[in-house]
Amino acid sequence: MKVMKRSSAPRKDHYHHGDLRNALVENALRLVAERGPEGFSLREAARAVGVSPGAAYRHFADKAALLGALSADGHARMVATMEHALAHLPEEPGSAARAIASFLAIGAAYVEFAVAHPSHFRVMFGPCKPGEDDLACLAAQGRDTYQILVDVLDGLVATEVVLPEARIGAELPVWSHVHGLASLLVDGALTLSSSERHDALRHAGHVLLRGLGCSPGDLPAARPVTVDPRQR
Amino acid sequence: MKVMKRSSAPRKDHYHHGDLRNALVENALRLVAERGPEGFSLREAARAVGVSPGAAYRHFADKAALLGALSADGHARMVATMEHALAHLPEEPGSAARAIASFLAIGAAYVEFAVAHPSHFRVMFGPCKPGEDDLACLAAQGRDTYQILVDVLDGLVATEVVLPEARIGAELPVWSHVHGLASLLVDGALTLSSSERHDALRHAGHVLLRGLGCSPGDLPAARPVTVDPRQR
DNA sequence: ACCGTGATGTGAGCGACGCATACATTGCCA
DNA sequence: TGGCAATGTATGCGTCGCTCACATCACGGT
Repeated sequence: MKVMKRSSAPRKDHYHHGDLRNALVENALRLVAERGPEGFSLREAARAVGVSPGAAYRHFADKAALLGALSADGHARMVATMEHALAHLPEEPGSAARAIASFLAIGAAYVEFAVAHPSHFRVMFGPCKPGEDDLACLAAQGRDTYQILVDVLDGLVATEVVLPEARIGAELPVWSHVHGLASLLVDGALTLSSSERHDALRHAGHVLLRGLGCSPGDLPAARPVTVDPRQR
Repeated sequence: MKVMKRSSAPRKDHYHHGDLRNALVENALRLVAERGPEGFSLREAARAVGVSPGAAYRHFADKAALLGALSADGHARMVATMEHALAHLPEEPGSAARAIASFLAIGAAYVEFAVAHPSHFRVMFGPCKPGEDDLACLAAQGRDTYQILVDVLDGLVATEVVLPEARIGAELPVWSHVHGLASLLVDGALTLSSSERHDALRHAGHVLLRGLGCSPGDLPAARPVTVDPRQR
């Protein structure tokens, strides 16, 4: 009664998967990207890996924990995108110009990441009901991208693009703006073409820098974008 | 076999409810506020009204349609909040000061509404998969609040707080910022006390107005807010 | 006054879901 | 080599969204 193996094609060679946790995250990533975070089901992810639904609960306390892993992965990818953007800046003449370019680049990276991976973005920033101990983990997730923003703003002060007194509390308006634009685009309240996004980000960067005390002469040209909400 | 009525207390006097649609919306509103948009179920709403689950489908094509009704209701409440804020502005000396106060007031109304009704806000701006014909309806939802923003910005130009050339495309950065702050607060990525929100909004309004070319002398004092993301 | 027709609500049911439990299989280490 | 902890399976419970056949009611035309 042991020789009933050898049945159909996709025979399981190992009872144990070997790396089920990563396989689940990987497939969940794909499924969430396809069906969105709402339509995603833990059972389907397990099915995709060819494993019983219950097996997933050996690696994740519940569905929220799996999504939490996706969120962490997303934040990691986002900092990578932003750092890549910073590392591949076109050469700029002065250090002030470079600081401004960095400022614009990380903002663009933020919303382009959101537009390119909307479901992932929603999982990262969607409602989180962490189970007490994941709080530290969750807090750590946003820290890296936030630190990049802090550094870039410090760079604007160091190159004397903005004054030290204007620097205080500058993170919040900048982050809010970029996150708001990303959210509106991801949730479909607003639709912008790629070039419109580019213009909107440059214009907004212009406005924010001027608001932080940067003199207009230092700023790149920016074309404003006029929109209607939910236009079709 | 007709006299088996008169049983327990909540005896149904009418087979037909009379105004089931509104009753469903009303209870759904309450349930969404309690359990959040994710944990909300159409069945529970029907149960709350004391009606069979299938009855709801006589009035809403599916769960998304019910949430769509909630969304419309939310947008109506939001414009009411904003208009109320505009109508109850403290008296300001000059028309310019009043225009600036209006600008700050609608921003504050936007995020305070979001903070006060986070679930409702999520339903309003969450992912929408409208069924083709609801598109016009959906487009109309945001229009009123957007029009208020347009009028307030026009007011800033009329009172010469901002120059006409800076007015072009000013809606997007302003809306983005205010929506971003609201989203971060609602989704728990950021936690601010009531007074911190007040300061943050004033400071951000300051930055935006300066970015739009308003001279600093015209601006109210604004205390910046420094934060850490997901702090505990 | 009546009846039929359309609107509205009921009840049962289908498939899928999240999650819990008992059991089977395996790698690993003493 | 034997036993144990880790890992995966099978099964089941309660709920959900949604559908369908049927019951009940309101109302208007004759």
